[in-house]
Amino acid sequence: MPELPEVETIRLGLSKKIIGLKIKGVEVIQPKSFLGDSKRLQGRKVLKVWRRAKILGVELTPSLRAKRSNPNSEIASLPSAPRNDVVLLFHLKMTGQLIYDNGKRFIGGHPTPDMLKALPNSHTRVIFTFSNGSKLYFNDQRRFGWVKVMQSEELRVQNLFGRLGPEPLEKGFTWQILKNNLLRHKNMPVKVAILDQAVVSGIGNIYASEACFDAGIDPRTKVGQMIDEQFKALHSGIVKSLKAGIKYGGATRAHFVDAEGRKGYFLDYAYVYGKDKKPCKVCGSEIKKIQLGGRGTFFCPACQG
DNA sequence: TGCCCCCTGCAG
DNA sequence: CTGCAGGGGGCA
Repeated sequence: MPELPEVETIRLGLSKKIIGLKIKGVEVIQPKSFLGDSKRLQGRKVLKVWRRAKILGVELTPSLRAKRSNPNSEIASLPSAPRNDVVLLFHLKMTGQLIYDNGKRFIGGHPTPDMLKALPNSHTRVIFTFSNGSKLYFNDQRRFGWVKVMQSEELRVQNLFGRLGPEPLEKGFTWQILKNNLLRHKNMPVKVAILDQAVVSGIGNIYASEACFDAGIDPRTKVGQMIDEQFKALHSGIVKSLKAGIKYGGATRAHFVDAEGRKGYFLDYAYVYGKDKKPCKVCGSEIKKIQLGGRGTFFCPACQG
């Protein structure tokens, strides 16, 4: 599902629900979806839910007892042995879902067909149970996504985030940085280039088309041919589209639901994605769909010249 | 820098 | 049946 706004939508929802809860058990239904040792999560409390690019992190309390597997090791004998901290990571890839269920999912809302779907279902890969009896379901039809248990030290060593470009909604993301990073791909169509997570992190196929539309740039434009005005417009288009995505609760094409199982409505707002053959909301011309870098790309030939 | 692949399921 | 789907790693 999930591009930055969808993952952020889940993060916002999950933060409200699971912070302070203690993990009682983890049921791994699909071992391929789970990396690391699920037993290490037992008894830990949720401290924080964060996001980097399209990765969601759940920070957990350190274990009180130090590792005892090797009591004679140098580390174990140190007075301040590294705390056995653990972080739970999620990547939802194309069809992942993270749905929290405390038995009250439908209260106060209008249940959608998705919400009414019983959990667990045939796409449920992992189930987390908290000590208050509530559950968190990781569903993933295509099984591209993963759940991973890591220590922050492993995280550092593996440099999982080392190749990621700037967070587009944070202060350090300027049009000049966008330009510099994009210029590593002078020959690439700009829409394909902004999908490179090293250029800017969090953009996916929906928001790439939308950002180009907002900037008035033809998605086929080679990065090397762009002028500063266009880099500025694209920067603004990226920020604007992503913020709109969060505002509308994410984009639901087929699978995306938030932490409570609700769809997102960004695609009602969207100008071009999925609007193939429909009139442009701005000028009335017909929206076109083409393939770029192997992926569907939508644009208005009149507005994006 | 462009393919193929990981998978499942739905629309045409 | 074929093609396509919010991602991205690995390979020539």
